[in-house]
Amino acid sequence: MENRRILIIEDEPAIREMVCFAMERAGFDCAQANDAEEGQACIAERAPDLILLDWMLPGISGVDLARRLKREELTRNIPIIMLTAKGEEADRIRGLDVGADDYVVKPFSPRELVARINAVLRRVSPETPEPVLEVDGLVLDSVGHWVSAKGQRLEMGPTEFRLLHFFMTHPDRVYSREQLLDRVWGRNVYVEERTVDVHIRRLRKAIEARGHDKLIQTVRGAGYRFSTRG
Amino acid sequence: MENRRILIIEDEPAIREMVCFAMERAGFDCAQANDAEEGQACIAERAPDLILLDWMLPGISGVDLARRLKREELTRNIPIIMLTAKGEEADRIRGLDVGADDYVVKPFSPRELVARINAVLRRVSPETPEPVLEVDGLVLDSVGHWVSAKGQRLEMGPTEFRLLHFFMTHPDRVYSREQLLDRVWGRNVYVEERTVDVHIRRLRKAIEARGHDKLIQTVRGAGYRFSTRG
DNA sequence: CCGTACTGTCATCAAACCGTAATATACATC
DNA sequence: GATGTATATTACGGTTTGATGACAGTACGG
Repeated sequence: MENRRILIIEDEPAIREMVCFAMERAGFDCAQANDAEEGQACIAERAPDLILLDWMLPGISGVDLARRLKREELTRNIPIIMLTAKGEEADRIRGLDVGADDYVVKPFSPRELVARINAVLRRVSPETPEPVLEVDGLVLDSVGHWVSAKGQRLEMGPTEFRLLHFFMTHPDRVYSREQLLDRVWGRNVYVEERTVDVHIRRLRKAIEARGHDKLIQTVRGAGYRFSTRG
Repeated sequence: MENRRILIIEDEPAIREMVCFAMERAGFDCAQANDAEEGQACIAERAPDLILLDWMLPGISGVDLARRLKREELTRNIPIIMLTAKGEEADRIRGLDVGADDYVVKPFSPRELVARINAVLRRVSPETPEPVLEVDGLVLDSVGHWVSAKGQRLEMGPTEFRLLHFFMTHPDRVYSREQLLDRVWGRNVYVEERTVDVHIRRLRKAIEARGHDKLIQTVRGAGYRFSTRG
């Protein structure tokens, strides 16, 4: 499951960093831009799912950029949340008038921002039907957060759940311990490589009730693989 | 059945009183608010069935408030009738544009207002999908505002009621504390995440008499889930 | 004005979970 | 079969997370 991509266009580095940090912690991928031009470049190449746009920007203002984006066919559907400095009523209305989907008044709390982003995204692409993964009778429901095999509920810890989720979405391919750490634990997290062995063990144990532990194969000298083909 | 609750937001006391009087005589419960802020407070705590909203308000204007309410998930479904001073065509269009369900031009007769209110309520209420929710013998009547399990009435606070209502309308799905705050408490309310735990606890306690507390499941590291599957 | 109901926060406790190291086992090569 | 290496398994201490009870502030009705 890919993370949603957020682009923040804001000339104040402090705010940009703060927001970006909050976004990544909330599970979004965050890109930054200094001004409108840079922002447009980012939009063109990364096609963000949502844009946080500062009201005041040097050069082309946020309002102008918003208006421009909403006029373009390609970018019209990308939701925009304006970051406005003061609670000027007229500004807010104008912001919404140019097509922004919501606005947040500075100073704002990271949580409020995240909440608004989620709300806007929810409005734009409502209730995604649940992606239920199934391999050989092993079922993983990422929305309901549970795993079952032929009707029987399987219990496991959060890490094992993520690990299994990763495997089920990336089958038939060997991943080294390092790669697994990178993709399941997350980038800049430092844990011993051998720890992967332990979690593999825990995962196997959790799914062995119906013989699904066979799906996780050890590839000596290379890593692990998830596959139906023995 | 309880009376419908109407909220009038209007800065002119004379009109407010007049309308209120007419409403009560027509069999509605009527609450009053002076401006947008006061109005929002009323909405949050009394959940009116319909809002009469003055076009011009000091501070946050009626238009802006309407737009805001229509953007919030919690308040989106509350019908709004705008009270406009003059029959400016542009205003009417804009008013409906922001999501208002109808408008009335001042000066208006009480009878006309009541007629329009009834019309709007009639139009809106058939859209109410399920007034009474039922899961595994647990019954929640969102209109009557009560909960019962196998005939036994269950007592709980307003927040627990909303929480349960949300859960019953969104089962089999894990929600993080943040999402719950976002969707049950509403946005721009700043509450500690751990507070969710406490209300979960209160809700469980309220419905445990017939073992329904099992329906609310903790998903470690992820949040909570409401589901019959155990 | 006082009692009641409700809410949000905090402190504390128990359980679940995680990472690491130690030990046992499997594998490959000679 | 012996030896060295890679993996499996187990055990354990520390940390995180959730459950729970207590408490103070607030709103409200009487």
